[in-house]
Amino acid sequence: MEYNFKEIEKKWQQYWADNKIYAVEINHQKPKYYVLDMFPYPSGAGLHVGHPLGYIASDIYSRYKRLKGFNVLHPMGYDAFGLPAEQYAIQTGQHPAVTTEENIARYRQQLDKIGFAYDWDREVRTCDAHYYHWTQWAFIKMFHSWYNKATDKAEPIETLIATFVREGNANVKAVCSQLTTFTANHWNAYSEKEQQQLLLNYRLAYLADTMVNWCPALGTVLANDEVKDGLSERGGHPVVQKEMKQWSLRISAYAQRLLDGLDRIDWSESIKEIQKNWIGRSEGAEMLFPVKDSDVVLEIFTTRADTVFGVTFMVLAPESELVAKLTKPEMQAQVNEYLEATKLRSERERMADVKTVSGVFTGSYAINPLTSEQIPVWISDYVLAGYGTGAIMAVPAHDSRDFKFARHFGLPITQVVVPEGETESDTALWNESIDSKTGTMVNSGFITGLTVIEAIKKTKTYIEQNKLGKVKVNYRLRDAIFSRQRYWGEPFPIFYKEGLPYTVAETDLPILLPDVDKYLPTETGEPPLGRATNWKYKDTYPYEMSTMPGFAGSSAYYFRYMDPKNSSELVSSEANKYWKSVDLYLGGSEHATGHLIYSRFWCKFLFDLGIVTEDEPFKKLINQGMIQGRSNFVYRKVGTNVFVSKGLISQHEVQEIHVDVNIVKNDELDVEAFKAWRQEYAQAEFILENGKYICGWAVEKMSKSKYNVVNPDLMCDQYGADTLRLYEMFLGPLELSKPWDTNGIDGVYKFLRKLWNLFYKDGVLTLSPEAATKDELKTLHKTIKKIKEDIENFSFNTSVSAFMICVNELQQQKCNKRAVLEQLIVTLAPFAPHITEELWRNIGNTDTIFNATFPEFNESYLKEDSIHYPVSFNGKMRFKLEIDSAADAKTVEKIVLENEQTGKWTEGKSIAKIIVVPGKIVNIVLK
RNA sequence: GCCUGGGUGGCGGAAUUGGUAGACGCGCAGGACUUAAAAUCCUGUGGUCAUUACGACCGUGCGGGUUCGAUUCCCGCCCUAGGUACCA
Repeated sequence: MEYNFKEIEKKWQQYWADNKIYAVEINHQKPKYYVLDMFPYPSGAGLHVGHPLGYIASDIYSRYKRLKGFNVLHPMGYDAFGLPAEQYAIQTGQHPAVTTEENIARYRQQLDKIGFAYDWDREVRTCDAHYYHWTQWAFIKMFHSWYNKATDKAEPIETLIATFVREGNANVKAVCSQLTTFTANHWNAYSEKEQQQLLLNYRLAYLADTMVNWCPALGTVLANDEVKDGLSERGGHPVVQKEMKQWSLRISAYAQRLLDGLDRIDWSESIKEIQKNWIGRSEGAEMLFPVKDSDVVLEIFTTRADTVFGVTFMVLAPESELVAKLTKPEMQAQVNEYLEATKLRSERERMADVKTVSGVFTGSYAINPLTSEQIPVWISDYVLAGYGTGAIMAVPAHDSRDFKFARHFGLPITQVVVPEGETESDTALWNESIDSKTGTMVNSGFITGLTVIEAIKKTKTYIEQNKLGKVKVNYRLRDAIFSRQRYWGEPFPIFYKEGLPYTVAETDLPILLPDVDKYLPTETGEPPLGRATNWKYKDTYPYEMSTMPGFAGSSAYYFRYMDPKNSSELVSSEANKYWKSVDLYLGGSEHATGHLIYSRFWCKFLFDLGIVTEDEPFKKLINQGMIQGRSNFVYRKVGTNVFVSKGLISQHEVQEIHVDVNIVKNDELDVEAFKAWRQEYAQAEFILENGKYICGWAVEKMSKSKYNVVNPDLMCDQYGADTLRLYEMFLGPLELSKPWDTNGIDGVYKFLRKLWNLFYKDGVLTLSPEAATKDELKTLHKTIKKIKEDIENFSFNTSVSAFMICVNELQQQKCNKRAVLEQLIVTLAPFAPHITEELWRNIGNTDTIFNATFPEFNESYLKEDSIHYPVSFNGKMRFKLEIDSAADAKTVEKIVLENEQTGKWTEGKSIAKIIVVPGKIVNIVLK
């Protein structure tokens, strides 16, 4: 029998599916293990060879855990709501549900070919009403919750209302939008409408006028993580700031817990670092600067309270509401002009154009609370409305932005910090500010002479004692904008009564996505759902017309897999208590500031409500690297249809053109295939070298336009899924990005055939029942040991090497012992499930190999009788000496010194020292 | 600018606590089998010099340092990928 992967793979994939080998149920007899892949968005392009990388790794790990006796949950589903399907719907009129369904079918077909151990009975799709029922449900829960800072968790809004009724809000410690205090009497006297309006300031899901990222091209608002460099992440369209009434999630309430939780999870440092920066905690002081001849008090946030004696002006963000109050009549015209000019500049321009200094004086003066000095209040767009209080105290001597501003407008600069080893100097001569975080204070009243650190501490204390402000921690993390003016997403379980939002009854869920005639905004500018007929709750109250964003459906899907068919709960407490949380999560690092933060927030919220048992969703996270494309080029003589082989291009003026990598082998172009590839090349002529056309190559992103996309189906057809799986792992370390080069795949294919041939001689299964030799056992057990360690370290590339070494050695030993080969295939089964299942059955086993047990290695087989000691002189290895492994350092030293080769190297020199590391090395130091 | 990875043959990469640098695979060269090809197997393959055998020297981005010994540890740079940025 030959290794016929096509037949074998088809047969076992069918068997595994028919017999539900990968279906999993709660089993208290076994420890559980939950392995999760980031579920894909099913795009129209299908999978390329880069996509399954993480899936293969997680598949190996979950199969390994299963062989180790764990009850493994390893599900898969689809993040199926999203913009591309909707954009396609706008162009073609095709319902996004239809294209999504088609794309899912194609994904499934491609995934099935690779032979994954998914429990498909647990599949979820975010666009399925049975699924988004629970997305809507969670939103309702957030709407009816507030964040109590006193208990540091989310609580039902009823507890807050009860407090209002009893004593107003003076003593309530909540994360909320800024508002004034009221008493119980006030509250009780408010109308229903007023009360609801007020509660929105506390709800974790709230509707408010906020500055949002509006993307006109997509016709929707976007969350901060969906905007990159002022452009939308999907499509790269410009994004502008706009004030709109939108739903938001009060994720900022969880900023500190999101930060603290990072210490308790096993994620890569880089992802933790990205999240830390995104949360952006800074400790500082909020200080009050009264304004002269006005009742306005400027509130500013600073991390450098020590520099308050160096403040020479104040700056407001152009969007600040204080601008209107502080602009003096004589400055009004200029201020208006400035505000207009700023508005016209897009966010992107503002960011790109950091160097240009602009601003305008308000005419008002603030009073420094520590020095009582009068300082001018300016307006400039280098101060952001969205961070801190939208106003700053400017310390031009020690902040580069303030310095530039001061120089541009001729404002005074006062030095207050002298870096260590330097002396105070004339700021008029400075070319730049001294942004020093260490040094000694000067010109600073009661903190003069202190170090920066001491000064910050003392100033903070002084401010608090004299009620000039308070110590405060600020976070960069903003609340997540949760509305999208799009069609293909979850409808909100919200209706409006007298203009105020209410949630539908939980028993009315799910609110189904209605049909519309077009997937475009209405003529009056309402979102697409405005086109739905009778889009009203109980035929009376209009529903919310926005839909939820992409991250809504992906924030709790890992819970749903635990209990996917439950129609009365997100997840039963029985299932949640058993599966708890994800033990191993695999996916791309590009989700660091989006999905991976939202999921943690969502999980913590459900935890606060007592719905789930863990407050972190993903214990261990591995980010697989990108698989890059390896592009090939041909070189066309400019203005001709003549193509020059790569080695000869220096003799011609040529143009580099991408060529389809599928018609190039080992960088040699298939000339006939090239002519057939495109009409324009049918008459192409070639200048060859050694009868071959050699192509150039480069590593680039894998993309259609570069003709370097390699399809996993094709690989499965040509080499088989087992070869593809092994080769993807063999390419290099899982977490690094590396180029795909189909050329190397032959190596692993040969390996599988060699393995097969250990079992089959001339097509006949010939296994020996004899006991294994010492060498054979050593080969086997060192492989088992290595594979176990490698899998546990996610070092799958070295596992594949180890298997190759093992098979090479067994081939040398002409080993066909059942005792050896049977254990070897169990060890290999997680990597190459089809061939190992086939061999396992062919040697007489009746149950699937995945109910076998991963072999234990036996240390005693690994012991060497003798060691080949490398003997080095001054650190350079010169020769090796075989010495009994039991020999101690002294004996080794004696043997080495007596050896004639040693004499050759020591001749004419004296031995200064001899180092013997038993079992490792001998080093002789010569003088 | 800041943060986090990475830099080793023609290529992908290995060397797990400092101990034989280049495992394994691709590619390349030569050979066996074959009418021939494919497949398979065997041998060689970091560089330079020397080839009469033995070899010698250099070599893990660059420059220093610690050490008997450094791809590995320390200091200072360079390049590169990703993240992030008027965040006060």
